This record gives sequence, structure tokens and C-alpha cells, in this order.
Amino acid sequence: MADTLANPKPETDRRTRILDAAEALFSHKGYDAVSLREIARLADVDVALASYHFGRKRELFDAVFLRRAEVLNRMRLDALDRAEAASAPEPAPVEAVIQAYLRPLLTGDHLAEEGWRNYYALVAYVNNSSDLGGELMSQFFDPMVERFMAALKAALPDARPEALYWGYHCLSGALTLAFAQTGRIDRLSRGLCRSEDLEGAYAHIHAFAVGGFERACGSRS
Amino acid sequence: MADTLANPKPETDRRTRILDAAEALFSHKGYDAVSLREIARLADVDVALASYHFGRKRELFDAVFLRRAEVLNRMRLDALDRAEAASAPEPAPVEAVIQAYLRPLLTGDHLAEEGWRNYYALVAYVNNSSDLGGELMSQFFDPMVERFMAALKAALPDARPEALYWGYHCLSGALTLAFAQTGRIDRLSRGLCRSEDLEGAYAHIHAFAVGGFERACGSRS
DNA sequence: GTCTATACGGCGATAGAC
DNA sequence: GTCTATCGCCGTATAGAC
Repeated sequence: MADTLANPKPETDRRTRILDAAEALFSHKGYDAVSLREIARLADVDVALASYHFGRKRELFDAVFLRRAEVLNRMRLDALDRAEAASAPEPAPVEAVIQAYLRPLLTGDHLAEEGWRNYYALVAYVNNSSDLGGELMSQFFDPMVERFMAALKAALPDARPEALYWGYHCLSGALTLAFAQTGRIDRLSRGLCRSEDLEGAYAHIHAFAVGGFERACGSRS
Repeated sequence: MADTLANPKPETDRRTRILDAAEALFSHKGYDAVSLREIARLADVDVALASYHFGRKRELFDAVFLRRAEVLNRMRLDALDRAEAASAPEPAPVEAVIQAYLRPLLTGDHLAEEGWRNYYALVAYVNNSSDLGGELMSQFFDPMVERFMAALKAALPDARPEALYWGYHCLSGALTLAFAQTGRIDRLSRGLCRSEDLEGAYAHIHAFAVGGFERACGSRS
């Protein structure tokens, strides 16, 4: 269609600049503390351009939230596929399922990018928001989560279904609190643990969740 | 001092009405989405009265946060005292420590009160807020938490200290996500679990946390 | 002390002109 | 696609009534 390829660096799309600016601001200050003017200023575009591209403020927020959610879902589902393939025809063990859920997010090169750090803080904010949390998280993540629930059920066949759902709830809460990187664990541990160190947190959260699922969901392994 | 006792119901203090209104609004909409005018309207007082009693908006927020934090801290510390007394001279086992942390909050008559429900949602919001979370939670809860960390350390003497702090992080994340009552688990479980059912959640979160600490913190029990 | 009425400077969201 | 104008609400300060 377009022959705009002539321009080697298509000038970092103004639309993308708006998304980036919105992501950075929303993640640090939450939804309501951020204004469209502020986003426009940071993106170096006119105020009204955000509305032109995305509609209302809330729709811009959703667009920000969606953009990287799709990437995360793919990373996790790929990891789950690999874990299931590795143990086939047996179901993947609970350690491997939880690893597939956590590891693609808590380790890897993308952690160095500020955009991803920002996005994680945004997910933390949304997940624990009593008015946005249920709706947005379900909308963007639950199809992926349902595959993990099935894998957990296969790994823990003796579990009562409620225990599996509450187990996922605990895992989700632990992970997203880490995403918030509030610095609280730094203070509590007097510097021994650092909330910026998501890679270091991975092993701890993984071990905790495995132990939690095994105890709460009645593994007889 | 005062002989205002003559009035049987001292008309529900305007100051308290402001706190109640602020709590209800902050907990449902977060900090920035709420205006002082809205709070005053709900409390049926003049706008300026909030400033008169509490100063800046942020100071009102802190007052709301503090009011019930003190009650929670006392409930938990009393429960921990009882658990330690019950197992003396041995240290309280990890099950009992986690029970003392969770049970006073997740069970009891106060759960029927809307004010407490609102407050829990507020704690969920604050704990996962990347800018308020570290500061506010540490300020109001960490002295209490440090006694629990000591009890956990005594119960799990083989644990590495980092593992204990990350274990607490996981427990805190799981609990505060439950506080948010987002309705997400209802959707994910297709009605099998209900996020309003904090009493029902208690046993699941307790079991998960005990298993998590035992695995991640190397109990050899 | 406790409370009300009002005023001020500022900014965000949106509609409509260009 | 871009910008300008408008409108209403925001947090806060203050002067003074009870």
C-alpha cells in the first residue's frame, strides 16, 4: 500500500510515541493522575492527536494495556507448549507449569528495557484495582490463563477445583506485587532484597508457588 | 473532661463522616480520581471543612489509611502473642504464625461492615501502587511485620533470610489481591469461587502460604 | 475551636474550526 | 491531521459567622 518505506526510520510513528508516553506515565502515576495533555507533551504532539488516534482517554489506556499483553501471552504459551512437549505423554509437572508462567516474564533481555518495566508496574496497578482489575485482566489475560489452569489440573489431578483457582490467585498476587517494584522489600529487608531485581525474585516466587500448589492442591507426589 | 456525654449519640462527628466518605471513595476509585469536593458532598459538609481538619488532600488520605491500620496491627499482634504463648517454650510453628497474620483479617464480624471492606480495597490499591506502595505500607505496617518476620525465622531456622523476605512478599501479594475483590476469580472459575468470600478464601491462602514457606524456606519438619 | 461562603489560579477534556 | 477555544472542575486560601 504505502511507499513510505523510502524513509529509513519512519520517524518513530507519532501514534507509537503517544503509546510509549502514555505507558510511561500511566505506569508511574496510575490512570487518573495522568492527563492527556501531559501525555501529549511527553510525546511531543498536540493534545488532540491522542484523541484522534485512540478516542477517549480510557480507550487509549486499553490500547496501552493490550499492546504488550499480546506479547506476554505468546511468550507464556510458547513456554507452556515446550514444557508439555518435554514431558509428553505425561502431563507437565507443576514445577514446569509454574516455570512456564513466570520465567518468560521475570528473566530475559527485555527486563533491561524501560518500556517493559513500566508495563509491569501498570499490570500491578490494574490487577489490584477494585474497579479495573476484574474486567481488564480477564479480558486480556484469561484465555491464556485458562490454558495454564488446565495444565495445573493435569499436574495436580487430586486437587479440588476451588483450590486450583485460589492457588492461581495467590500466584498472580505474588507476581504482580513484584511487578510493582515498590521498594518495600528493600526497606523491610534492609537492603538484602531489592525489588528491582526481578531475575533474583524469580527463584523465590517459583519455589513459593510450587510449594503452595503442592500443599493447597493435594499433590501426592 | 467533657460532659458531652449527655447526648447519647453525639451525632456522628463531622470529622468522622469525612473520614468515612473519603475511605469509601478512595477505596473504590483510587486517590486521584476522587476530589475533595466529592468527599465533602458525600459527607454532607462544606468543602473547606476537610482541609480544616486534615490539611492537604494527601494528608487526608494518610489519615484514612492510618485509622484502621492501627486496629489491624493490634489484631494481628495479639493473635501472634497467643500463638507464641500456646507453643512456648518452642517457637510457634509456621502454620500458626501465618494463621495469626491472616485469620484476624479474613474472618470475623467486621467483614460484614462496609467500612472494613472499603478499607481492604484501599490497602490493595496502596500495596501495588508503584509510587505510594513502598512508603505507605512500610510506614504503617512494617513494625508489625517485623515481629512476624522474627516469628517466621524462629519457625524456619534453616531458611536463608532472603527467602523469608520474598516469602513474606508472596504472602502479602496474595492477601492484598484478595482484598481488592476484583471479581476476576469469579469469572475465571465461572462462579465456583467468589472474590467477596474472604472467609472462604482464608483456608486456601493459608494452605498456599504454609506450603510456600515450607518449600522456599527449607523447613525440615 | 468549628464551620461556611466564596474566590482564585490552573489545568484537563472535548468539540468544532481550519 | 492539526490546532484553538471553551467550559467546568480541581485543590487550596482566606475572611468571617457562629
